[in-house]
Amino acid sequence: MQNEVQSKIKNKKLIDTRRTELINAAVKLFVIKGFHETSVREIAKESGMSMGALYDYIRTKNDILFLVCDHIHSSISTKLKESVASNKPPIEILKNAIKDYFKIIDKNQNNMLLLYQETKSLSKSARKYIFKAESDLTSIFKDILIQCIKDKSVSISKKKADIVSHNIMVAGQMWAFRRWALSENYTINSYINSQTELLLNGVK
Amino acid sequence: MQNEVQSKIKNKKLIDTRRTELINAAVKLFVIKGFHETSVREIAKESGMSMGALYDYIRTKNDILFLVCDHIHSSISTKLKESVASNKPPIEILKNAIKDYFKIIDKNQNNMLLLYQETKSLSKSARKYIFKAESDLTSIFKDILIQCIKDKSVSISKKKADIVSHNIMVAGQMWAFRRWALSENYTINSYINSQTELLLNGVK
DNA sequence: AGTAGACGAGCGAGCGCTCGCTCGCATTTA
DNA sequence: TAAATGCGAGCGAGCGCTCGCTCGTCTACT
Repeated sequence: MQNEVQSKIKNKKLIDTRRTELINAAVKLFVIKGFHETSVREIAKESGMSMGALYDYIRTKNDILFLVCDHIHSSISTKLKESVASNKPPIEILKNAIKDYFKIIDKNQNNMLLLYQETKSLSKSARKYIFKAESDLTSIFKDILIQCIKDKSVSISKKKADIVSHNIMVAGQMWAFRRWALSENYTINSYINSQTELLLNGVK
Repeated sequence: MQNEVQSKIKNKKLIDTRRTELINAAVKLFVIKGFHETSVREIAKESGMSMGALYDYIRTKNDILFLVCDHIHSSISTKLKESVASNKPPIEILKNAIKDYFKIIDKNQNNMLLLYQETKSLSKSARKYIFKAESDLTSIFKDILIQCIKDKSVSISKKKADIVSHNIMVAGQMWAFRRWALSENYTINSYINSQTELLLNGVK
């Protein structure tokens, strides 16, 4: 929640709109230059705000990073949650969720890179907050997996559902992080097919 | 190779020893504070060198980061290569290589985090160099997999050997990156067992 | 309706400070 | 004694952040 970051401004609506401008400007610059190499002056300029005004809406430069990370995470999260709802058999829901998640990552790869590369620069509490959000995302897959276990379309222990859900998350993120190697041999579609196959059947 | 970084000093042995001191000091500080939050003065102090002397052995602060990343990567690489040599059946070599790789990561998790979180701050050419090293590591697993395909202990296409080798690398790195979630339910040994199982047989 | 006062948002020059890096001299080595 | 190495004070650029101020708008009182 943006509300975790304090502001001198009283008008809540105004906070929302100004911060959105701020986030958009910051995302744009962070994607190109990274957090540390971007100065607050640049963010102010890009967002069309003055230095003073900018600092009326946040307290520190790190607040901007938090807003950015939170924004990216929640937009991914929203998109995935939308796509999961369905009343097909759980194994189909699983396959679909994987496909949709991977496609979301493919479309937002710059933001994904930004999110996972800069999280470490957040304060301890902010990092914890993002980890919590990441956990929530992961358990979307875990919940579907547990449905699959119940109707016996997958045969693993419940404990393994946990690790498998992480594997799915990471396989998706891998498409962003190891693109320098993967894009030689794979398109996003062939990647999705291969990874789904491997996840279900393994290599044996 | 360290030789990619220029130095004013002529005596090559001296370069080696001084840079080793430098790398050790830098790793220690980077692990604690990260690259950007560590100043060159701190590195000089920790390594027992003066600012001037330090800058006789490197040209820029980023050179230090490159030396550090290269050092970490090649030490991991050396350890893995040592452990792979064996004349067991390839499927056993594969399982063993996974186990050893994961254990190496477990023992060096701080360095792993450092490596993968700061690579993005390297110059383009330095990053390319590290990616090449990462490729070489990955193809250790790929080569073993191809042996397994040949003797039919695994049944996937050669193309998939590529993606599977990346999956193994990433599953290992995951143990460092997602420890905040995984360590609740897993020890390194149970993690290795579960991941090996999943890799071979999938979830179905 | 007209004036006065309060308020909150916007502003940007500039503060204090740290940073990466240099350079000229001192010391050691061969 | 000449070359190689060690040194650290100092430089200037650039950083995050502040603070005293302006200005338009809303409210209250006459």
